[in-house]
Amino acid sequence: MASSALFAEIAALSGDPGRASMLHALMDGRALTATELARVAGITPQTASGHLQRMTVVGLIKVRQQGRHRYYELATVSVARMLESIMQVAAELAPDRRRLSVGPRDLALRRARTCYDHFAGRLGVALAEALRQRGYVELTSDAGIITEPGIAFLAEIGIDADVLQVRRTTRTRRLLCRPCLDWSERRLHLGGLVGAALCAHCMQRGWTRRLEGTRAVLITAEGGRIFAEKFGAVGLLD
Amino acid sequence: MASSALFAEIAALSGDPGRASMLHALMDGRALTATELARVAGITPQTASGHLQRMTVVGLIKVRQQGRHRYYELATVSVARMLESIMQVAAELAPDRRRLSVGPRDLALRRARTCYDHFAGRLGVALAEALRQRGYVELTSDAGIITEPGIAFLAEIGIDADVLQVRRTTRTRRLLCRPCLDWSERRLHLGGLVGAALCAHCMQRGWTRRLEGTRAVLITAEGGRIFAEKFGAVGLLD
DNA sequence: CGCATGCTACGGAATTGACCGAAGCGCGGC
DNA sequence: GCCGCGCTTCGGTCAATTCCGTAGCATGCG
Repeated sequence: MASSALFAEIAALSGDPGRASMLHALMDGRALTATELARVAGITPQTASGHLQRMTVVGLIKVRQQGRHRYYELATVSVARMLESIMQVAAELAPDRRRLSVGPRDLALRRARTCYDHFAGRLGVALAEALRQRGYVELTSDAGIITEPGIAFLAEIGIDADVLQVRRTTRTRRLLCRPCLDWSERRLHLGGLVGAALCAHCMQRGWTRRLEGTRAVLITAEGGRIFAEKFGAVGLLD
Repeated sequence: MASSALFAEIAALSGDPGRASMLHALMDGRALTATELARVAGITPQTASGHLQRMTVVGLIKVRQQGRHRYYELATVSVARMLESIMQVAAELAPDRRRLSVGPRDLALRRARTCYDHFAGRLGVALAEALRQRGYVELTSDAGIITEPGIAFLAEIGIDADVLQVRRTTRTRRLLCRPCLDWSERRLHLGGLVGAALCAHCMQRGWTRRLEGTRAVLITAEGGRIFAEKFGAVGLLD
């Protein structure tokens, strides 16, 4: 089968430790420079450059030149989802080794992080759970749906309904969204268009902030208030 | 980050051409013997055995001993989904190379195949499209939903509603299902619980049959009638 | 223009891992 | 019990790939 050759090539590209680290770092959806990526992967810039070129040629990542910097980012959403699904398998297969990897950085990641374009970790799960309890969303491992009151709620906290309308199915006023299994919490959080809109909104309003050089997310004081008040999600700042 | 090591290991395991072929073959959800897998991968049984052992130790696949045969199968659904998502990326990145790979076997795969536990290819897309047109399902790239009439329709063709009820959300009578982007047709087909139930039912009733040693699916004469009559899906037998 | 910076191209060294031949083990059939 | 078959283990060969040191190219600043 010819298609399995390209399959193997892509998987092999993701399978090198250095490249895996870089892809991992790009999972927050931002664009990073070659040197930054080299540092997170623990290799020299020359080596990183070679890796990045290979991944660019195949099309896993794309590059944006800006002055003397070259910013690398994941090429498409489906690449991010692929990486996510590999992480999912990795999380399931590591029931014990888990204990080894609880450094301070890991703790921050477990509390709140971005998953390409939406929230994950305790924050992501807590928000999803809050929305579920109030009947704003329904989630199964197969699919998710936002109800009419849910859409109203999002509008109330300032998320432009128009942004969401575009992808509504034509026949109904429902809004479908993607559930995403959290590798640290092992519970579902909110992805897809809705999750992305929620995350972007929180960043824009300053309720959360990205931590430099990592996928971890900081919840600001104001964010803590909002999440407690609007979502009933307390204890996120611990 | 410790988790990226296991990530890389899993991706690397999937990235070898021989192992990729074997995983590819296991994507139909069945269990195959080591010799069969060696044949499809084009390697000797000794080599295949080593590969299979490594993948078993990590947990990508599992073994079931039966007499002097050892049947290998994918370990979990999430592994199948991971492979699927890699195939998805591969399909997107191969706009041109596609032309090279249209052998007779590929043609059969494009017409109808299984995607772990549900239908894909022209058959899968046609069934999903038929259900969509009649308002039985709604599908977006993020999520899917089966409507009340859709559940009734499934019951009409003989799919036990009880099987489906179990996973209904408690609050509603809706049934969520997973959309799955088809790598050959580039359109959505029906996965998740509903897709699996539909596929299993068709196999059981003899509307479709698996072709030995491949993921391709044969549509029987009776199946062609049923699909045309119940789904309005014609031309599937060409 | 000169220089620092960020990145890339080239070379060889070293490790890794895929592969098969030969041999060993376990199960089932005669 | 003997043989055949499926599968695995072992040992050695060979190709691929990772890696970094050195050098070269572009950009931006003073």
